[in-house]
Amino acid sequence: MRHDVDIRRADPHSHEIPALRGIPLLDTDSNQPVRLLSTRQRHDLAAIAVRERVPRRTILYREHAPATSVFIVGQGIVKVFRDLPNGKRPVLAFLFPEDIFGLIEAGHYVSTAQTVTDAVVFRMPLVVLRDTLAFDAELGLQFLCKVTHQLRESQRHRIAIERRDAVGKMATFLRRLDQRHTHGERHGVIHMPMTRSDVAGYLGLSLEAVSRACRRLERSGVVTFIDRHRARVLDQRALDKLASAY
Amino acid sequence: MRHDVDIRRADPHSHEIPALRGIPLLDTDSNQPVRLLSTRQRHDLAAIAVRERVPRRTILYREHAPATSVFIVGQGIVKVFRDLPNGKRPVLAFLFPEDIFGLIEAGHYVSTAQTVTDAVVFRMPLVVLRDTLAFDAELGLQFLCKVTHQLRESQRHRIAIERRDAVGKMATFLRRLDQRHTHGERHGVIHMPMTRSDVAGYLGLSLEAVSRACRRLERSGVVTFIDRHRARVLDQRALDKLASAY
DNA sequence: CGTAGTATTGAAACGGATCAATATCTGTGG
DNA sequence: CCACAGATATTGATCCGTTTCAATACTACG
Repeated sequence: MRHDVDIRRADPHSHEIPALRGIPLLDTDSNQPVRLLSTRQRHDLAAIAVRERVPRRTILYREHAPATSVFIVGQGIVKVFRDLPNGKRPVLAFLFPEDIFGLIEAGHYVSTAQTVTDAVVFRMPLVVLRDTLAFDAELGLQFLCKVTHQLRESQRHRIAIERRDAVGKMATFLRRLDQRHTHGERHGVIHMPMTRSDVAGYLGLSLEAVSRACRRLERSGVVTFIDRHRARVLDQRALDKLASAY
Repeated sequence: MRHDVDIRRADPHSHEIPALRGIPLLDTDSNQPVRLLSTRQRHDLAAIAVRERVPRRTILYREHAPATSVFIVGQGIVKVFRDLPNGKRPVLAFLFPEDIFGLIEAGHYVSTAQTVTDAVVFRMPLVVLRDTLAFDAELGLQFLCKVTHQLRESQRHRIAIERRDAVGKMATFLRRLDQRHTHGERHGVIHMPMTRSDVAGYLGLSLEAVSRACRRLERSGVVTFIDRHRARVLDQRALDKLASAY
């Protein structure tokens, strides 16, 4: 389109250039994720990153395939999962805009990445990225913060998995989605773009258990499901309580 | 002791200087962790790291305390855990020599770190480390590799947690301990310095379940417990099979 | 050598997994 | 635009293994 370049110039915070969100190494106060990259760094990254629009349900890379690229999510949601011999498909993470993925492997990818929704991703060839990071210490530090942040996330996730009660897990998940999407303020409707199966894989439950948990959340008047992908929060306090009961 | 300094000079690979082990970003072949730091880098780190001997069961930092230092394990084993309102105490990770910890938080620590055995740790003030990394891109890259590696570990752990069968979990854990300790070759005896409670916290099981799992492993002739902290492997194949059955 | 924390063992109950049958949705082609 | 097929989700009944509670044994440390 003829306006593309202008738009890109006009809005440096657009999703046209890669960005990272995370918690700085030394930020003393807030635990709120902030923009990690300077405008300059974002443009440097843009120089080595290829922007790709990807339809939903697209596999970006497969477990065991030789690792060639690292990705940053621009828009949409990506899931990372593994295929286990027993047929289970644990979801290791859902990735949201400004998250990195593919970095977490070496030589070969150790998991499969697939878009959950239509998405925009930035693809950075591993070799180029390595050279860039070996040269730009500031940038490397930001990547370190980001991966560190994602390690924290992974550990929080691990704790959620350990819970035995399905409703509690579900409540936690809904809350996290809410936070992630609205970046702060609530509008009472939580978007859940992934399938029940995906959620089950993420929470370490069976599909049926997820279904029942949703049902029970409805029956107890905590939320209503507008459709399978949107929940309206009726009793925020109850939701919070369920989520942190553990 | 009067020979201390000489010893340090004589053996650059001793545990007197910090080291990191992990999988390089670009190493194509082996998935075996290798030494990440050059001798020069190890000495640079030594300049900013304080070496501390720590008796077993010592708390290194507490959840919610202001974060001041990042640590590298020199010798021994450290565990990182959280205290949950319901009284549970999930163990997020056991850390072995050349692992980093404390890096995974910002502003305040989000978990508690405690030595499992007598240990040697290298303490690096966060501010100093930040400045060093902002300046030395190569070193920063190694840290990135290491944290990335630990993220992989965390995700592998998450998958282990999801398993429902206690014996399988226990088998996985024993194998991992074996690999971690012997760095390759087996001598048939697995050291398990941590308590049953620690193991339970790590595997997301009750103490009783761990106890029973060990019992069943014995009864089925897979291992024998010499004492509570040492297991002799009787049937390696069976152990492997149990571990990867999932 | 005793005491407190740690571990084993048993019995009962809870909760999710699994199997099975049905319902709903999505996207495709007529 | 509708109908159909395959995937996705709901709901019910049963089973199984872990949790929990409780009582006892062990072990490490002062």
